[in-house]
Amino acid sequence: MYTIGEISKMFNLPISTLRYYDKQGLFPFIKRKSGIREFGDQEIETIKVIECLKKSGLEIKRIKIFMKWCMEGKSTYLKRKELFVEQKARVEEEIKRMNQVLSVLRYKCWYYQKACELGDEKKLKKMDLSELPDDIRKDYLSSGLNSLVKNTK
Amino acid sequence: MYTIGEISKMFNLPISTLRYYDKQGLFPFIKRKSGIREFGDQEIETIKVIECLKKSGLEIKRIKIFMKWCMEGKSTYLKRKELFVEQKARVEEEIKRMNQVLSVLRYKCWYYQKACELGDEKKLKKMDLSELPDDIRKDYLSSGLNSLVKNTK
DNA sequence: ATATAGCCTAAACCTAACTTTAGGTCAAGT
DNA sequence: ACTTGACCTAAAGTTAGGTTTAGGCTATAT
Repeated sequence: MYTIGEISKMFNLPISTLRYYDKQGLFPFIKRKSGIREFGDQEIETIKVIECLKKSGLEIKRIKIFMKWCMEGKSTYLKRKELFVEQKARVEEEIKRMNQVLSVLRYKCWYYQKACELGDEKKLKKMDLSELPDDIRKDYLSSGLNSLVKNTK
Repeated sequence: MYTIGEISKMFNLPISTLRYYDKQGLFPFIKRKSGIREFGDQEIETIKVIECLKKSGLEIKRIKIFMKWCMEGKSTYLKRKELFVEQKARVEEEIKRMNQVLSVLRYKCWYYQKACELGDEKKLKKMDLSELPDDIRKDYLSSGLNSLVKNTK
């Protein structure tokens, strides 16, 4: 059993955050000894799940719902699975998006690197696609920077 | 030249958001005709950069600083490059983190899938690492779920 | 002529996820 | 005896990034 201060150090989360989570109902099983919270394996496991779901973009409110399902036992396995499947899809999408952003950033890094070297971006601005280095052209093309964002056909 | 309404549709951004960006100083070059904003190629390019920097996790305040640099001309090429390099590193980190989260989620999907099949998670809970399918074991091991999060050695 | 649509502003409002503040309990060390 | 440190609560405050509201102007279609 751990105190809130120990858990705070263990997970590098402020004490106030842990209390906030508790207040939001994220530790439905937590015990207290004369008012003081006792974090056990259960709660440590819960914090790991919270961290994961938070990073996957789930709001506290919905994490609370998940915790409620955990309290309801076997009957909610399917719901819980579906939540994880949903979040998995979400994170996969997010990673795709991030890779696109990365293409833009790589292109921009190259662009300003060149601008520094040349001392002027004028030549750079009127550069044709075919003049770009192969990898940078690839980034540029997959970045969406060339096309109009919404192809309002 | 485009009106704010046209740009809103083009980028699928609320008009209020575009006005908010303008108010924050994100369109330093924008012209007006009898009070009405005229978005040109300059601004379209700017919106693409804003979107990219926002998705990379940069705050509006710092995007504004970047726009100021753009107005200052050649002397700020290096600063601008450094910003993009920094954001690139940030996004690369974020993608790593997301892949870890994905490992946890894949493990959890498998776990609850099994729980659904077995109707009970008790056997699942006391399962040894060696009993997991190879890919799931890999996810489990790279998820950090097994170790204490802060190895406070 | 009048209604509708699209533009404008300033200022108030909103939401999530915390954090801070103010005030209080309790056990251990000096 | 008293100070320190770790715990507690309720409630107010904070921040970013918008959104909504209220009121007003102007051009075109009916």
